[in-house]
Amino acid sequence: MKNLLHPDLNFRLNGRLWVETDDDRFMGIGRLELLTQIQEQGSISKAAQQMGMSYKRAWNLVSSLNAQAAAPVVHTQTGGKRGGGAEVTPAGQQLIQEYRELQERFQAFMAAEAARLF
Amino acid sequence: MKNLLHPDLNFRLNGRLWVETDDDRFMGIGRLELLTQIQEQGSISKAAQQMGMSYKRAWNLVSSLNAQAAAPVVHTQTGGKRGGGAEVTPAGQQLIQEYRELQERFQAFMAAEAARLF
DNA sequence: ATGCGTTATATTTTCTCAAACATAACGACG
DNA sequence: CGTCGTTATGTTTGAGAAAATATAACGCAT
Repeated sequence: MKNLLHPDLNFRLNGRLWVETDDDRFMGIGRLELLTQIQEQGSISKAAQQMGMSYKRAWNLVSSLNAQAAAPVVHTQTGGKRGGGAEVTPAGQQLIQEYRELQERFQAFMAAEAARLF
Repeated sequence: MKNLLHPDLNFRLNGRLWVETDDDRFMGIGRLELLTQIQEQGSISKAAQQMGMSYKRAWNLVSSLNAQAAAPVVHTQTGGKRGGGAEVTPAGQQLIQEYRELQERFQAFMAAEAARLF
């Protein structure tokens, strides 16, 4: 491929990987980041803010995740101490770990292919 | 991952892979399909029509490809027999082949990961 | 009780990207 | 020389997604 590419430009291989159902996305790199932020912040709104995303969008993602999981991956509470909050359930933590590992293998795949291509 | 997923839904692994520069995409599955169609049809407009995409969009993609390649991957001619046309150059054919092979390895990767996940 | 920060949710606005539309130029061919 | 199908390119429209805005409810804490 190297000989086909314009010599002045800097080429790289990139990609996305996700788990989907017939009519919705389930897990992807963005949702992984969101779950991680929720874990760290203990709150959907803080996680959204941290990621520069609207609260509504973050909430929708959490809702989609929970709706498609066997058991909720994020547990939320309205009102109470600190106004409420959100925490990643054990199932959610397992999801984070498994997807993170998948993502790492994907990165390795891309790195290997990039080495072959360029 | 299997135990985390809602049993009523059908999950699958999907993804995209592409070659990019700092400020544009160079090659991806859509462009591969377009190049293939141009090869078959001998015309950008027919290829676009075949893919249900506007001619302008197809032309823009071809323009982007040619601008980033070391040598044009599609050669076009305005006017003349059949009103003009487009053909994939040898460089373009090599690009098609190499990206197709990459895409196949990517599919294999995803299949292997899916087998592990579900 | 009142305030506070959060979840939950609907509605409106804005943004972005592709489609649609509109022309012009080109060159063979009848 | 006019027609035809194509490339080439600018402008406008439209659709869908994301953001912004707006409320309400919740429950601890003061």
